[in-house]
Amino acid sequence: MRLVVARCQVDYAGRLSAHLPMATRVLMIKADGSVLVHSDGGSYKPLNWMSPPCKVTEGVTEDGQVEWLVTSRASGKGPADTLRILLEEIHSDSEHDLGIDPGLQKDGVEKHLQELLADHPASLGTGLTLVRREFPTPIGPVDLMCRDANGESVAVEIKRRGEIDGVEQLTRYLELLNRDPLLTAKGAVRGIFAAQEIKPQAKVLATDRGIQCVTVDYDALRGMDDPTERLF
Amino acid sequence: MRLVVARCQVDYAGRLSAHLPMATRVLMIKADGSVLVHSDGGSYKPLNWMSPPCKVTEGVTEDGQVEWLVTSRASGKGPADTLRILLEEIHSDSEHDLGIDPGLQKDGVEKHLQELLADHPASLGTGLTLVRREFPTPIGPVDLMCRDANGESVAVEIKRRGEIDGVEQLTRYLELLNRDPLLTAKGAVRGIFAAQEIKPQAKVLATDRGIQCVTVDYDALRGMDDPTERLF
DNA sequence: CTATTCATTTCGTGC
DNA sequence: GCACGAAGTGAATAG
Repeated sequence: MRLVVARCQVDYAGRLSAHLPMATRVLMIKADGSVLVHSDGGSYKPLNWMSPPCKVTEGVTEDGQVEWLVTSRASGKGPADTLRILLEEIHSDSEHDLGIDPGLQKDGVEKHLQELLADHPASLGTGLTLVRREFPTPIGPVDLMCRDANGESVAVEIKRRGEIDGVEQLTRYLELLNRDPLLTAKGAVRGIFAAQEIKPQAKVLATDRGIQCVTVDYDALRGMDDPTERLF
Repeated sequence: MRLVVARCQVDYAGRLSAHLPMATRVLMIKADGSVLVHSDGGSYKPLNWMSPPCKVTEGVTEDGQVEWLVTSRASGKGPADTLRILLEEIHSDSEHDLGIDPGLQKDGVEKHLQELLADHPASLGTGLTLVRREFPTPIGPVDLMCRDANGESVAVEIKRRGEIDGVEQLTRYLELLNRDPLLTAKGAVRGIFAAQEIKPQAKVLATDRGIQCVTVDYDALRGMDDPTERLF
């Protein structure tokens, strides 16, 4: 990774034409040749950039200014994109060996939702209390097993996006759970299908099978915990 | 703008939870407080970031490591986002005054399309030749004035996206142009509505008024020129 | 493999 | 100021 701070002018020709007047900016050249032109504001998006794979050719103009010509190696289809950077004054130029990044771990929303709902089962329905998370069945664990105010068992399936297969899954669980006399002592085990967003098809299928759908407000749930506690 | 190259670990909690294991990365802190965590690959998108407005608090952990806590000043709605960066080893740390950026100039596709079509009028219709660009009328210039193989005049209106108002515009031009005996000597001036993409409504209106619609292949047109010539 | 959907989307535009 | 659509969208997921 090469980092250059310089007064520069940028011209891009590709899907569109764009021009950046002469000003001081940060230029980031990544190991794959991709180039990012950042200013001191805006969002994470650079003012201009060139996506990999591409190649940077460093040259000098007639009047002695440094010029970078970045060309994308677009394979075949259409003319190649070009990014031309004219460097008037270089304030800083450094090279850094970063190595290969292990990459981002997204601690899935589904898992996090399960934790939050396990802490606040009543948000799925008044009077609900948690029996246990990952309640085992012969075909896999049910996300949450709860009990309602009447002592009836409630199996909860949690998804980020509720689709048909999630309803099918919960249906299979319910089928098995309802064979257990211990769970059905106070009445049949009923199901709750909880998700941030439930697709209409899934809602229809669930309703048809007597499964209750609950749309979960992730933000509101998170708000019940102290934000600083949520790190790690 | 502050640039830091450091071995670091990043934890984010906001709309989702995410974690970046310890590795060497580039940290960019912009003047508005926004923070970007970049690795040496991927696209222009950082591995993780915090959008402005936000605040960076630098602290030290129990074991003497530098810790940055970036918090968004999300006004009211929901819990604030937090980005925690633990710095194990700092390779470089520099501050740069970039000033205010004049910003990106998108030299509209429309203008570029006009230049390209002026160079290749036959791509709008066989036998078409250019009379002149920006052909003047009392209510403004027509993008292109052409002549077809029969010597008839053809007025061309160019848009990036063809919508109803563009058709209206061309209609007004045609109305005026058809009062000019010089232009109508070989027959009435006809219109061509050219755009990268033409909305169905605009297509219906144009057809109704006897205006021909041409969907322009921007990439193909650009390919007719030498890509290196297209800068500036 | 392609096609569709999602995004910590960001960014502009019209109302 | 807010709702809606486009993006040089890119990335993940379904089919």
